[in-house]
Amino acid sequence: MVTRDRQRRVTITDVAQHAQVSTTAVSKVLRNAYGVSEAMRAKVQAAIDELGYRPHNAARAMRGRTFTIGVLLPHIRNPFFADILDGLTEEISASGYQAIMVQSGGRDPAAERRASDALVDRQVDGVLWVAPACPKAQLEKMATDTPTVVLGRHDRSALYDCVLDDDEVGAELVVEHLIALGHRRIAHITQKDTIGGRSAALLQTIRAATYERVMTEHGLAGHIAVAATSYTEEGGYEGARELLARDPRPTAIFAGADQAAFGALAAVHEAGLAVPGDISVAGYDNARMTGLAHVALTSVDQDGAIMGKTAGRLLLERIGGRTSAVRFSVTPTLVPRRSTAPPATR
Amino acid sequence: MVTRDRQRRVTITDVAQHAQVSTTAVSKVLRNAYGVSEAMRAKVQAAIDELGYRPHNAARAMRGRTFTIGVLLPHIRNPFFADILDGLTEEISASGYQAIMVQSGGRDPAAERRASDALVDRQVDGVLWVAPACPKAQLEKMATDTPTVVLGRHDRSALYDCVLDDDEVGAELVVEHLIALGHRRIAHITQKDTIGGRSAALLQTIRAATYERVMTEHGLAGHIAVAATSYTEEGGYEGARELLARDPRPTAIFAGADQAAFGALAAVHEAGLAVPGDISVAGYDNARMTGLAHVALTSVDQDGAIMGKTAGRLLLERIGGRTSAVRFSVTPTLVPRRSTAPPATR
DNA sequence: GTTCTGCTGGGTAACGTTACCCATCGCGTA
DNA sequence: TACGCGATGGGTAACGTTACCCAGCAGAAC
Repeated sequence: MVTRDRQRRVTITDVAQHAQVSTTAVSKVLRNAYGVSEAMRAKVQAAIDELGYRPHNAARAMRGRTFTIGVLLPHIRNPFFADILDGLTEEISASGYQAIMVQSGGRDPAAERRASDALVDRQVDGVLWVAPACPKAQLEKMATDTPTVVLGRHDRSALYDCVLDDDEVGAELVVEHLIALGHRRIAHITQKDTIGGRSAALLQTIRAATYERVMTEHGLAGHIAVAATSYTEEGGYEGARELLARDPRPTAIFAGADQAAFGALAAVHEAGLAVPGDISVAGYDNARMTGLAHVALTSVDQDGAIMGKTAGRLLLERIGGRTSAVRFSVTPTLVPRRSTAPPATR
Repeated sequence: MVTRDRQRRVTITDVAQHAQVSTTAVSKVLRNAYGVSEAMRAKVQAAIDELGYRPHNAARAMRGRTFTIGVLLPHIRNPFFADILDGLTEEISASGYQAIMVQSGGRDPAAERRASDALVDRQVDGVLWVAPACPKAQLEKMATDTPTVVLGRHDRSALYDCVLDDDEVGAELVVEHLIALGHRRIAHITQKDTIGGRSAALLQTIRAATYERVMTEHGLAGHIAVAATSYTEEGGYEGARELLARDPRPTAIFAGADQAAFGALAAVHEAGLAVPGDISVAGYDNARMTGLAHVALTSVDQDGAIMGKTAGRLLLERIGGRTSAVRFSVTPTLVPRRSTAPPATR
């Protein structure tokens, strides 16, 4: 360990001496605690500003809260996560909270556990867990220790809050849209589950199941074709290659996420096919700015900023003492763009 | 503040009692400190495993290190940052370190300062600052308190390490490529600086200056056209719209970053122009999987994973005690793809 | 005048860990 | 035999903050 000659930092004691009051008084001002006169508050605040005092987070963590919210993201390659984060940041910043992110490693259970442990060890006041892939028991364990909001899972729990979009509605919108355009051979790219068995709580499971249900309802059960890869560009690419190799090949692909749709577009292009001339492609998420993409991908919009903002609010409420569980669901909408059109041959 | 009935967590004292040794001994084992026999180590390790002990990070922060590395990212919308993060994570995970990310807010100086303060307050052992937009003095202030590696800036400092790619080479590759294809009206999209004046340390400045230099060297000074927006999809879109409105309009656009190139493609498409038929577009960064994108964007590759990995190594070295400053530069390569071609009219 | 009440402010003991120092022990050497 | 020394293990005082409790005081109620 290096002994850095960093000058001793300003502590609450320095502030107290400078303002001629007790450390307790300063602490109370900092925490907006009860029992402080206006005069006291002003005096202490002046000393704080004068000395440039900033609370020492680690010391706070030993006794009180850290004013830190931990965000677990599978990875940072999906701009939809950025929307969520922006919403969260907007909501919590006014309350002096700071968000720190940790990559949970997508679909590797060990990495996910390490990441969630890391946040607990760092004593965050609350956790926003985006698209967890672990068993529900692990979520509940986290929730007993730390106020928790789960984003993008459908299981219900009394221990944490849920923020999600109605994936059944969203998936239905896409499939109905493609059917209305005249497509019959509609394929789907989904994400392989890592939890044993197919968990009905995972959004990818719901999107896939809804796809199958709607196809069946329209008498298209025979045309159901699913590639189970992952919600990444890579996964979309491989999934589409697999689907395009079938005979007859699909006239439309519904990718469970925009990132996968982008990968699928690459595969379609590589196969010498035109979008939407030869094949239609639709995605899910519609992150901000995605509409800008030259492709103009048809997608399902599930306002990530609102979801993030809501998650932030729920988290603050939970930190504030709420113990009842809340479930917040947004209703997604279809955003048809140029990547979908009627099939060439009927 | 809620009093959660979380069961008391396992502390070093519990481990010590269980193993019938002193807390000091346990601490030594945990830190791999000098003066511990093999037998002691085994005994303590057994107790740790048995009780499922995990060090309390905040308590560590009060005395020693936190085994945490803070990563400052402008935002998480650029997959190139994901490459960097993956490289870093790979390098540091074996040493028991954990990376936490904070959004520095791109080009808002106040937000950037808040983010960097947040990491210092949280007592991280080291900081990787990606593409900082603040004055050098602020970087050096950070570096005096905390071991620091700066990625993507060209100023030299004795206080922190630098990881960067040779942006001059990279930009030259693109412009020469476009000229070799026969283009003369080549435009550039850059990012507006937020620091007062044009800082030669910023990569966007170097890319832009190199563009102008190469154009001039080829007698094309009269065709120089720069749109100063930002390295985002939005910025690329607006920049391209601005450039396309000029008369005569450019036959090629060199966007300083892939994200901006994607936005530019949208604008080009919107204007009813074909790529590369009517206009060529090239970017910079070449994040993993970007090659998959249906567009097949010509770009400059600057292996982000290697840069992140190196940054991690340098950080660990600095934490270990190195005080001399290191500068690591990768040489970028051109990856020509389908978005660039000879201009239609000569 | 006495008691009660509500409001302010302060004293102090933790929180879990580590750096520093000291005690002990066994062994080799003068 | 006495001494010195390296190796090992432990005691303890911080680190900066907050929760809990108590003291003092002014004003109201009796």
